[in-house]
Order: sequence, then C-alpha cells, then structure tokens
Amino acid sequence: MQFASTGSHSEGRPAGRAVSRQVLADHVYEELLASLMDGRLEPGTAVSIDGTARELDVSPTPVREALARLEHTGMVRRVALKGYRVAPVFTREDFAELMEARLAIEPVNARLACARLTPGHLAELERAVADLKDAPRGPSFAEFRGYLEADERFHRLIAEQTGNQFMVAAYAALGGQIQRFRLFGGVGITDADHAIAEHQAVLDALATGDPEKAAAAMAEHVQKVRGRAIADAPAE
Amino acid sequence: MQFASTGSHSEGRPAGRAVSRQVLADHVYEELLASLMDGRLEPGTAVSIDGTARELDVSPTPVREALARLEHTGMVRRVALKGYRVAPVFTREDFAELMEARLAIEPVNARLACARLTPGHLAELERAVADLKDAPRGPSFAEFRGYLEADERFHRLIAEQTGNQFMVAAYAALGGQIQRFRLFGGVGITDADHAIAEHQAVLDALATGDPEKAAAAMAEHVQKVRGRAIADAPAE
DNA sequence: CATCTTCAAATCCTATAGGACCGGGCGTGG
DNA sequence: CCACGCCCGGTCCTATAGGATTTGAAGATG
Repeated sequence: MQFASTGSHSEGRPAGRAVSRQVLADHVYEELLASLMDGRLEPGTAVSIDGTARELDVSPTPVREALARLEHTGMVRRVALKGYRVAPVFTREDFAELMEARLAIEPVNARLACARLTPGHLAELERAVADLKDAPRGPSFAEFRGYLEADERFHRLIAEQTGNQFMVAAYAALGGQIQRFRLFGGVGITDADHAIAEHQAVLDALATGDPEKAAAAMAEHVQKVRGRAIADAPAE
Repeated sequence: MQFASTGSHSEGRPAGRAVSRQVLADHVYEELLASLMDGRLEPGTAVSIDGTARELDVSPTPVREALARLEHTGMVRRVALKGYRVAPVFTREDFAELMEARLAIEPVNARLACARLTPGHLAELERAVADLKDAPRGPSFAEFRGYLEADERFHRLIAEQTGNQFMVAAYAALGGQIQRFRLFGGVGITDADHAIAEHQAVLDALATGDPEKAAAAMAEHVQKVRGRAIADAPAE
C-alpha cells in the first residue's frame, strides 16, 4: 500500500513526469480519515504516532503532520505530551448542540444557494438524491457508508453553491462531526424513507427558485432529523 | 483560542502536576500566529519551513507541525511540494462574503447567549467594551492592535456563551479571518465611535434578557459595519 | 493483603542527515 | 550578442537517532 518509495530503481522516470509527486503525509491523512469514518478506530482509543507509522510502513514524521491536521477537524484530540486519542462519542447534549448549529447555518445556505443555482448544480444535487435512494442500508457500518456519503455530499454541495467561502468553512466545521453523530448509540439508518423524502423536498424547493421556500424546506428537514434521532436515541 | 498557553515557569503546583510541559510546536504555533496577527508577515509572502526554523532556533520538525495546524485556519495556504504562503489579501468580494456569513451566524449566537447569560459573563462583556473604549487608535498597526483584540474578544465571548461547541467552531472558522479584513485596503479605524456605540447597544440588549432584542442588535451592528467598510473602501 | 518502589518498555518530542527538485548565476560555444 | 549546459544554494520531504517522559507491572515491605 506504500508505493512512492524513495528507493527508485536504476533508471529515473521513463518518459513524462511521474503522474503527480505525492506527499506521504497526504496519504497518511486520508488513510486515517478513512479509518475514522469507517469506524475501524473507535472513539476513545489512542492513536499512537509510532504505532501507526509502523503499521503504514512510514516514518513518524508524516504521521505527526497528518495528525496535526486531523486535530483541527475535531476527529482526534491531542494532549500535550500524551499523544492523540479518537474524540469521544457524542452525548445527547452534543447532538442537540449540533442540530442547533445546523439549524442556524443550513437554511441560510439553502437560501443563498437557491439564488445562484445553475442547471449543473441542480444535476449534481439530483445525483446525490438518487445515490441516496440507491444506496444499500444494511446494519453494518460498511453497508450504510454509501448512504452517509451521499447524505453528506448533498448538504456539502448546497454549502458550496452559496459561493461563499466562509459559509463553506462554517459548514465544514460541523460537517466532519455530522458523520460521527450516527455512532451516537449505534443506531443504524432507520429513517431513510423519511430522510429521502425530505431531501427530495429540499431539492424541489430549490428548483422552484424561491429562496424562502428552500430555506423553509431545509429547516424542516433538520428539525425532523433531530426529532427522529431523539426518538430513536437509546435510553440511558 | 489561545488557552492552554504553557505558562512560563510558575513552579510549585500544590498538588497538581507541573503545568503541561512546553511542547516546542505549540510555541512555534503561537509565534507564527502572533506574526500573522501583527501583520509582520504580509499576505502573499512565503513562509519557509527551514527559514523560520533557523529564525526561531528550532528544528524544522516543530515548524512543520505548527504550519500544518495553521493551514486549517485559513491563515496560510500550502501547495503540495512548494511550501506555505500567507493567504492573500481580502478582495471586496471576500469581505462581502465574510459579512454575509457573520450576519448568518452572529445574531444566532447573540440569541442563544442571551438565554443563558450569567452575571459573570456579563461582566466579561462589559470589560471588553470598556477596553474597546480605552484602546488607543493610532494609524499604525501596533497602535490599534488592542482595539482589534477587544473587538474580537467581545464577539468571541458571545459565541462561547452560547454553550454550543459547534457555534463556537463555526464562529472560529470566521474569527481568524475577521482580524485580517482590516488589512483590506489598509484603512485604519475610522468608525470607532459608531462601533463602540453599537457594541454597547448589543450589551444593553443582552442585559435586558430578551433574546430577540439581542439578535436584532447584533444584526444591526454587523450590517452597519458592512455599510461603513464599503463606504471607506479604497477605489479600485 | 495492601501499598510503595523500581525498572523496563512504549511513547512522545526534537534534532540531524540525506535524497530530490527548483531557480539563479556563470562560463563556454555558436 | 545569444543559447545552452553546469554548478550551487535553497527548499521540501522523509528517515533515523537519541533524549525526555509516561505508563504499567514486577518485586519488596509493612
């Protein structure tokens, strides 16, 4: 899994440049990100620098750099001289706070995106909703991973279509966490039918070109997600 | 967001451990952050890893880690194998986008903060406004630095008093940039009197305990800041 | 049995070395 | 005069080495 080894063979690159000289730290970053998203690294477990370096067959330096970037996303936390740990699971309060923040930001995104929507953007959103419908929804994490990806993509696309880099940044500050809230209690996807219908409603509202309708549809979606998740939450 | 600052050397912790031993990378991070905030590093200039390592008399490894963290704040940008550069200056469009985002987030923060305001919080806010009034307002950056710091502190305190970690994160995604927009055209502080009055109005609205009043006052403040800045903007 | 000491392994953190690439100055040939 | 190649310093990137610190457990002691 670790090509790009510096120990090149006798001859240099054959013709043309090597596709794109890659930075090892980027690979480590994506590898760790995938491990976190897939749930292979459970919340609370330590992420040893030397350990992952050995596991990925690289030196600790790129691992250190990758973890420094991950820390700012909230996926891992760092204690001064003790190393990195996967951020703890969401509590019910965390979830409520997340939904409060989404309710403040995402309707605004929908309103702004609606004003400058292009047919190309609309097609991308339709594809995301279609992927949402087609995605498998099994009980294991690997199975509903595609579902979560399409869900996140839908919301991220709307954020990007605002054309406002700061709204994208604000959404991104939440986005990384949005994936993880599903681990909250380990409940799977039980509300797919409702969620798909709401996404479709948001899409339709955007297509009408009325910003207020779009914002209202998004607000309703977020509120309903919150309501269902609270209902499904495991009893403490 | 510069808590966890490794204190100099206050020894003799009664029963606790010595304050987290200083990690060199943290020191480099704060040093770079200060240089960026003070304008000693102008936008567009390259930030050499080896160079700053020599300048700060450390090895490149901590510098690399500090820059990896800074990248996620938007203060510096990294090109794959070419190094880091200070993010470019704000254009008029960037500024408009920033204000749009602030207008979406900050009134919500004011509303939420108002609902759970304590006397202690109120005192901190009053201190921030007082500092704003007392701060010098000269033409050079070093002179109105205290003013900017108090301004940012006021808004950050409100974000933190929402008690919602995600609203803090969303604000922080903007906060690092808020400092820099003053460089937009190099205009100094020309609207201090108006701004101070508006901050006072926000504070008064918070003190009444009416969340809607607080949100409205904050929205008015942000809108007026936008209006004044556009009026002051240098002609292209 | 409980508690403290001590030691060894693991880990974090920093420094240093070396490979690969880029850009500029300089000399030689046309 | 201009073009081309070469050298060289600078930089990024990764690997490796070694000091500093925490942790966990074995062993000693009351």
